[in-house]
Amino acid sequence: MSTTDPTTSAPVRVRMAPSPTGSPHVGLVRTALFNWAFARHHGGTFVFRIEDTDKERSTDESLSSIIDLMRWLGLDWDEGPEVGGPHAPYFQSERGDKYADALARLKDSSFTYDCYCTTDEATARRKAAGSKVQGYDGFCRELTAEQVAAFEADGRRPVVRFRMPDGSITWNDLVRGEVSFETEFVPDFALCRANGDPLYTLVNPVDDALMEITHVLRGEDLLSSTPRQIALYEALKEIGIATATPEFGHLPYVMGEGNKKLSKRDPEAHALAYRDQGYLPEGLLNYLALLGWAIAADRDVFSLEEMVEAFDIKDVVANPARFDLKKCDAINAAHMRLLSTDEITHRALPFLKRDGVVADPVTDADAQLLELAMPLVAERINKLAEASAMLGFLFVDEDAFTVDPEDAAKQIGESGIPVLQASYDALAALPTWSTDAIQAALQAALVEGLGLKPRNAFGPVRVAVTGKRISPPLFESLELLGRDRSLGRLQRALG
RNA sequence: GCCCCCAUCGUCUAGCGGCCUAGGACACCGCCCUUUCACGGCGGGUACGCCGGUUCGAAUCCGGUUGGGGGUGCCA
Repeated sequence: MSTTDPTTSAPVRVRMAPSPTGSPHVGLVRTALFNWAFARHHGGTFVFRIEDTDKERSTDESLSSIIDLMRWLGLDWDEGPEVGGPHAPYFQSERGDKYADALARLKDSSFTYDCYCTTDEATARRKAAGSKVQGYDGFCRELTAEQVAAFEADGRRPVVRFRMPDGSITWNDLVRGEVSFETEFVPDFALCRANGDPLYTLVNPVDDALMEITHVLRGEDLLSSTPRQIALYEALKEIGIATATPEFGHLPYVMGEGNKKLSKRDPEAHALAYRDQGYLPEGLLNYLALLGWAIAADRDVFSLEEMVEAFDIKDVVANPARFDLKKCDAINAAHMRLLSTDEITHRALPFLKRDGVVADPVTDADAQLLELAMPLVAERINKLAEASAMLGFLFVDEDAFTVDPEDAAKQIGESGIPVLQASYDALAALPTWSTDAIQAALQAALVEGLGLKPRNAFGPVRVAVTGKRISPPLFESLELLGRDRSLGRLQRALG
């Protein structure tokens, strides 16, 4: 089976075709990203199609999650939900007529046959025959009219099966090279249910053909369904539905802990959770791109634009990759550091609102304070949502201010009281309330006065005033907090 | 069981027959910077699964083996 060269053939058209079942998985994001990058690199078209043929499992909630996710990530599609396109509709649940037509034409040309067997019957026959091969045995391939009548009289309704050809099916996988299956191991498969509902096996290739998809980049889990799709494609070409067989590329799995596929049970599998925790889309995408692809030998932080520029599906490796949350965090942090303080402020604002740090809409006073405070925290947070914990103490009302009990226990004990008292005295006497003056005063009172090491000196003050052991720089924080509130909190800590 | 895929540091990878006493990143361990945290700097350990073959020469090519993964549905 010859393949075409992606660099010289017709314009690239790729697709991502998720089933809206459950919460979207990071593996889906990786697949979407590679398809998107491939399309953009080649100036092609990225099609977004919803595979909702399984009515039992598809949900609207899942669908809107997937769309939200794609919007958040900035992986824009040229055809699909909300944007339409020349091959609309892009929901398989609305394309029943096309599948019915394809099925009828396939039947007319004898590429299929009606099968009345139950799964149990087929399995029993395989077992009795001592066959090594699993799956359907082709029993109904050559049924006589009498046999059909008997089954029908028995009340049986047939599924439609595709007649797999003899021989072998080989294709040049874009990421794995030549892959070959003997068709004796690829049983005749069902194209639709006995009730007439079309199945993935039919619908997916038919839509790819109708939508003129040129390259199918998908998960490795679909590798073994490729020979039957290629066989179906041959039939679709003969009946005029397909013009060419697409190229296939099977992306490696994204694995979880141990040696299993990252499953929905793993918390790090849920893609939208990254948005909610304040990861940057460019950070998550960058990390996911690293799972199977490298932009250069000595570099792993890059922008989407750079990825588009450099992406080549042939550089994708075939081995499964373990998802490493720590590295994901590190890559995200690297992208955070690439942003200006203003940009981080802008992006963190929804989180500050969500967490009740600032009101929505933001008051002028809060906006001003935020502008002064954000430079202090922008460089020390690795996810946007962390801004809330860092900044909360500045915005909270005095009567709602609380000190973390654990941190208080560690920093403010018997030994902390004199420190706080000395701090209070020094700060209360300060003529000007500025970072420099505060630093000088505390330095003099605690380090020189009490003979403390800096880390022991400022710890209790930090906890008393910010409520936590971890905070923005102390002296700046005190300045922003203001004299009254700072002294008030010190007093409170003193009991 | 059968079919298919995969195989370099703990993890993600670079490597496409000599530039490899195997490079980068994350993680880890020291040290430095330091008011916490984060950042930054310096240094360190750790990998070509195994056995054959091809070759003057193999992490790179071939075969086998072992190990891992996936598939084997009227799911996708």
